[in-house]
Amino acid sequence: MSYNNGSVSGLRRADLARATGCNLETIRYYEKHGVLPEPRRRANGYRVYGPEDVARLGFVMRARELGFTLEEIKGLLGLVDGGTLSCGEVKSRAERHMETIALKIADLSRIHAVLGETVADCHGEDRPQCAVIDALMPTG
Amino acid sequence: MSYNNGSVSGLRRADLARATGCNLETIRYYEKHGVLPEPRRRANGYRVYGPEDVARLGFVMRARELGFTLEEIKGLLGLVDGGTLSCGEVKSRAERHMETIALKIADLSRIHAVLGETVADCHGEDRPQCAVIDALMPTG
DNA sequence: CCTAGTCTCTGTAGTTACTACAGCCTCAAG
DNA sequence: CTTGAGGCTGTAGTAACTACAGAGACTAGG
Repeated sequence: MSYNNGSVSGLRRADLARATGCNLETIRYYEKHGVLPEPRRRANGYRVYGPEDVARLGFVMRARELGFTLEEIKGLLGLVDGGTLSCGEVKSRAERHMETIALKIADLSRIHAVLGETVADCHGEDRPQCAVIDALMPTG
Repeated sequence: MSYNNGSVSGLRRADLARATGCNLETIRYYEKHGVLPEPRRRANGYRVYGPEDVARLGFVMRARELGFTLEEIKGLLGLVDGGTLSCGEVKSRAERHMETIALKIADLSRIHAVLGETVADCHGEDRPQCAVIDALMPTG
């Protein structure tokens, strides 16, 4: 069926898409917006990817699912990308990200707990009104 | 300065925005797209909100920050909104949401741990290449 | 009472992050 | 050497906001 799965000379765009579950066009979008580096090209102009691109794109997709913006993700990737950042900058950025991540974890844990209660309470007809919402109250 | 902070007859749109930190226009957007219910209106057409709207909008905003789509959020809100869902539906929906939330928590915990290591390692010039990315590897 | 300033309303247009499509090129198999 | 899957580009459409324009409502100050 397929005339080349890329195993010899690297992955093509569709291979990268399949390997990560990413949409084909999104790869091009990420390249254009500096999230993925511009890949090598074959003589015919086809993009060539390697396993490091699979890892990087997988990271980007998960981070997006976790609510990070592309700019935030570029910041995170900047921690590993070039040697352009000083050690102190890396440290302070990492610490800032750790704070926001800890908050996200706390919020998710609250929703998880309340949903657990909802499930547990769900043998009768009544269910706790607004408990899910209360889980994420600003003062909660 | 302000001619009415809404304390007597309920909150106006700007009050709700201030109370939640939400953008003024986003409130109208959520109303239009069924995330917030259509509010009561005063004789002059002004929208009137109550504390339950503050709670609901706060929930929506946090859930958005956590990477839930508006459709997913509407699903979560459906667990508390009407009596249109059967107990079994509420239970299975809640369980499905719990799974995705547990995955999000696991991912965030991995990033958090790796950033912690990055900070700890950050007294020298070297730093672990790609450790942040590896934290969210599909097989990680 | 009039005006200035602030708030509200509506609809529409712009932004971010995709996602899909159109039109053309490349390649391997039959 | 045609056919069909896959690649390339640019452009257009969608989701979730965000901002703006134009008009009306209201309150305080003169």
